[in-house]
Amino acid sequence: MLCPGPRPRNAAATRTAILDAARERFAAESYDDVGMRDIARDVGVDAALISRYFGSKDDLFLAALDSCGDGSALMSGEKADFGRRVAHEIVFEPKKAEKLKGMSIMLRSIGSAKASEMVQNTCTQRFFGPLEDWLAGPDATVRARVLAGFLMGMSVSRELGGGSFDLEPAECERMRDRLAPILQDLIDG
Amino acid sequence: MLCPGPRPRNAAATRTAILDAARERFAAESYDDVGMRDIARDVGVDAALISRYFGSKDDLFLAALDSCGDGSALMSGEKADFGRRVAHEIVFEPKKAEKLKGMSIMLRSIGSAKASEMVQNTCTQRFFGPLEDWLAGPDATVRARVLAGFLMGMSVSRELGGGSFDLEPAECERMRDRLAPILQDLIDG
DNA sequence: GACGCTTGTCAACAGGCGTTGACAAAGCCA
DNA sequence: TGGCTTTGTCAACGCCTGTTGACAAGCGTC
Repeated sequence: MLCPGPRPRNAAATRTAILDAARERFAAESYDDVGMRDIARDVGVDAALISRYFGSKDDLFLAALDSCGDGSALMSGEKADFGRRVAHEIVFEPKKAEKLKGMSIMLRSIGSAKASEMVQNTCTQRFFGPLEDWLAGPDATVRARVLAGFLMGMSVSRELGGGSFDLEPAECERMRDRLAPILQDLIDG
Repeated sequence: MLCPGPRPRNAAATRTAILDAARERFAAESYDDVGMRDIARDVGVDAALISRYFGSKDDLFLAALDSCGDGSALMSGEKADFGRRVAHEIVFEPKKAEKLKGMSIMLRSIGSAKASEMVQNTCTQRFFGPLEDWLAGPDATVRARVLAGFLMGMSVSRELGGGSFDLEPAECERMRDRLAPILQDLIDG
């Protein structure tokens, strides 16, 4: 919603507006495909202002990634219920993935040479690490990796298939019931 | 291995050399990060020649993707053995993934706006489709998607973790034995 | 040898990128 | 009112990209 006329002078509001726009953009397109001018247009501001507020594009990308929090939303709730919950919410209702926006950003840009290092570091610190701690037990590291890989793989698979699985409800339930114990087994160790 | 002096005049050899170099590059870097001049330097040729032989960068990318064949290498061998074989080879010995170079190329560039459509089409036709036919049985479509997603997710997870799982042999075996029946269950329907 | 086709090189173009520094306008304070 | 800082805009820079057309050299054929 761009309003005509000059933008009101409010540095704090403008800064967070830029950050919000960047988060949305980077979750939808790769680091390389997102231009400073694109984000600026979303906010209704000149691209030069972004450089002034955030420094470089890298800094803005990191700030956007940071603003998504860690993966703790994924690990909230009952551990015993995890398999079923994740199988349902993440795999078959990706629209609820708002809480996983950070994962979307990482997945979008993991292929980009300019962003991959930032993505790797962030992923290790805020996703793999907490997940590993949460899982605990034997082989926690590799179980965390496999679990995270599964979630990301479903996301990629959905993307490659054209945006959704297009499942009928009955099919969805069958698949959920099949996947839930698999995931739960990885949780329980 | 670049030799000094002018390149011998051999159109066919030069063409396949370009195609080979492109395949390697696109398997290691994203569409956006691979430049025509990079590939040209690998071959020891001028970038303009690539345009002449293959048309546009898109055409070269598609040719590289095409030259990888379909996923039939993945689906060769005994079906009853699939779970254990894949769990071992793909998940824990990624160096053997030569036969899955096409998958690497797709994964690298799925995030790029310029390449995503080409990747999606190729993936559906040469990976999801054959896999679905091979699996057959009830819910074949979604089983194929989940299975493919799992394989890709392991690849992404390895990438994000810094290139390898760094597992000890014993750990590797435990994980293989745990994953094999999961994969096999998706195969058998 | 001279022609003509093929194979490869070179320089340049147009377009896009992130970033910078100069400038304008708004608001605050004396 | 006159200055000063903050907030935002604008034009431009240097760099890199894919692609093009002109040019050079190799090679077979007459």
